[in-house]
Amino acid sequence: MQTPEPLGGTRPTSRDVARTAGVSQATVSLVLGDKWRGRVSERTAGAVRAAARELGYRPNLAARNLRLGRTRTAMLVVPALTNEFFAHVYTGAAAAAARHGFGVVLYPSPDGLGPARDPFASAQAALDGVIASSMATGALEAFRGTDLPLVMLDSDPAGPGAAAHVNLDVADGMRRVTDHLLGLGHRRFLHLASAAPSWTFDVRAATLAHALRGTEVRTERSPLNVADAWEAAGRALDAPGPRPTAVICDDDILAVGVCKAARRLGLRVPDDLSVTGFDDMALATVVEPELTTVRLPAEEFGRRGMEALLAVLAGERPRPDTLPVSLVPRGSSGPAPAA
Amino acid sequence: MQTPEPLGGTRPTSRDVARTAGVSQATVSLVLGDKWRGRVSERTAGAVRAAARELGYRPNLAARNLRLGRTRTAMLVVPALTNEFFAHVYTGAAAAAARHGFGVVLYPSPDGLGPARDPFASAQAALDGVIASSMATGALEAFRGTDLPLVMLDSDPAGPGAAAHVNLDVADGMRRVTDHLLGLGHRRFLHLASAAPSWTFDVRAATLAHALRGTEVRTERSPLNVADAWEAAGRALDAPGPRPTAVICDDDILAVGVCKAARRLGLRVPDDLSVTGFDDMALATVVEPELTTVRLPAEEFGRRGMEALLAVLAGERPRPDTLPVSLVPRGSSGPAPAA
DNA sequence: GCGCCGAGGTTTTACGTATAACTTCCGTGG
DNA sequence: CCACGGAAGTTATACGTAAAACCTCGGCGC
Repeated sequence: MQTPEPLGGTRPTSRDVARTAGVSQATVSLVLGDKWRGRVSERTAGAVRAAARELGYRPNLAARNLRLGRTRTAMLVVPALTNEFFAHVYTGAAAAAARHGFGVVLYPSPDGLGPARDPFASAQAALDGVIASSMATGALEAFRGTDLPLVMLDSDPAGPGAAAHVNLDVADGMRRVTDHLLGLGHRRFLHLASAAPSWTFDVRAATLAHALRGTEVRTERSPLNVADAWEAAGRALDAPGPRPTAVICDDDILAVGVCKAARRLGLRVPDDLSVTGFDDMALATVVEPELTTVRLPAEEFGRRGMEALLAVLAGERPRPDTLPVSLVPRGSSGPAPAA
Repeated sequence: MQTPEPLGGTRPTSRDVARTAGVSQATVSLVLGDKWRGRVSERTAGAVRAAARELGYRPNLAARNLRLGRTRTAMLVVPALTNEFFAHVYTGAAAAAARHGFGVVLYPSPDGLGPARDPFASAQAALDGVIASSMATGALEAFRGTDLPLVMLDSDPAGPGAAAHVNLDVADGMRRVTDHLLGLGHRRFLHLASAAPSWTFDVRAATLAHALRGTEVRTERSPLNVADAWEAAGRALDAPGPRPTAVICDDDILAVGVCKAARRLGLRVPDDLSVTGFDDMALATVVEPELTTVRLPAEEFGRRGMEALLAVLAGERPRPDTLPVSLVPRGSSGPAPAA
């Protein structure tokens, strides 16, 4: 009643462990840090471990981080949490990190694909490095004035400021999509692009434009969610003039919106309209017919990103790397309807 | 070449700022900590701030946390990142935290809905508290031996170990679903439940059993992903005996799987089969027809969880709270087919 | 018999910050 | 003219850990 002692009192420190084990604090640190090969006797080490267990000792991470000058923690910055893709990137990064005793903190950039404001004010954890995935052009700004090593995923390898780059071969992915559709006889296209400015989407657009030169291509932009994509696609498909026979989307989410719009307009997929996605998330197999899409190795992507960061922290300078992607043909794409 | 000075040299400390500003380190701390009301002159404060800006000074969080004994960081433990629901919970929690100068770290429990192994080994950030959302029964174990305040979301309010509870009124949600379907004349049900053991799902099952007593109810279990749900639903709907006319699902994801299975079996939704979901995520409006489902106030949920944690940290003992939910009737439920 | 070495510790220090306790200086009321 | 108090700082200390530097003692080669 007098001193409430909030929740179980105060935590035991290494000094407490030392006292109950009858040794000095330094010995505790050596034993618990596994650096006692020939410095501490077997029985003393046992006594220390027993005391630690008895007291329920847990090292104070803040103190350790302060002493060591590193935290063994990385931050993964992602533009959105509602996009399943980033969940897989995180999984891969976290797995790779764990193998090296690292933890990964997830920081969803609050502005969607916009610049990350002040990631360090929000994610208060001290960090060894940052992995930024598919951030918007200019999101880098938030990291200026910082000496934290930065690994960029899916961003311009020629861009400044990053210690390492890992990319997906989205250009190849887009080429596979256009080859596929051209082979099916399509000549009038709608490109439903992401409204967020980002290098990865710029590459897709440029590749598409080059691969489809000589055909008819319209472009519409939409934020990465079903409702907006639905509306944007409805607008574009209902426009005057000859209707596109194929819609190429920058993301599965957009493609799902297109499928909804097509249904609303009475267009059958793929008989009247072919639709392709990008990412090959679970969402791609939810719609009927299932989406033809580009499979991205998301977990591998996260893993490589983390490995690149670890390499940077080890003083290396990893080469920019590009991961292969593949086309997954499914029911949403078919021969162009007879003119 | 001699000393590579890895990345821009070493970070400036408050002592460096003090030196360039011509004051003591204590003054820097006072000024930058905004505790200089009548202790430091206006000009000195200005000089300190200028020096800090010039050097690009950022306080060392590890040192601050060590000194203050708190981190202003909370960890949100979630069972899965691929479930959009938790993205919204995070958003709400992070927003509430930010208003109090707190950061939120996201920790996806690696075992799906299973127990979180050692969250502190993985999420290396020092923490003030933990919010665990919809964790499996027994996941609490990982937090024993710890004095960290724990707020449980969607878990047994009578269970031990938590400093506070915030729940969703899932029982009411399930009752609204059963009322809705009974009113439409349904008498043969399939309950597609989550395979993960969790209080929230137990409540749904118990409520359903009570509300549907006297009718025919079969139960099937599936992990929370479309592919498994598809298979489980296919199995159950293809079983011998009279087919259920309505499938009640514990989650929108499961319901989407059911819709796929129904299509595969040639059953039309809702004419031959009514399907209901739970959560009202974006996914619910992706399928055709859109899902009748229960809307959960996910962001509010996260917000309240964070506020409860902040209250606990302030020494209060917040009352367990339960948030209302609502039924969203859409196209996937209709009158029971004529016997 | 002496020096040396290694095993098994201990003492000490540093990490960067926040703040309690102390100092100095000046203006002022009695 | 002196004590006093407030303004504007400074000095000193503590947070808990890791590790460098130091100590002690017994055994052993020469």
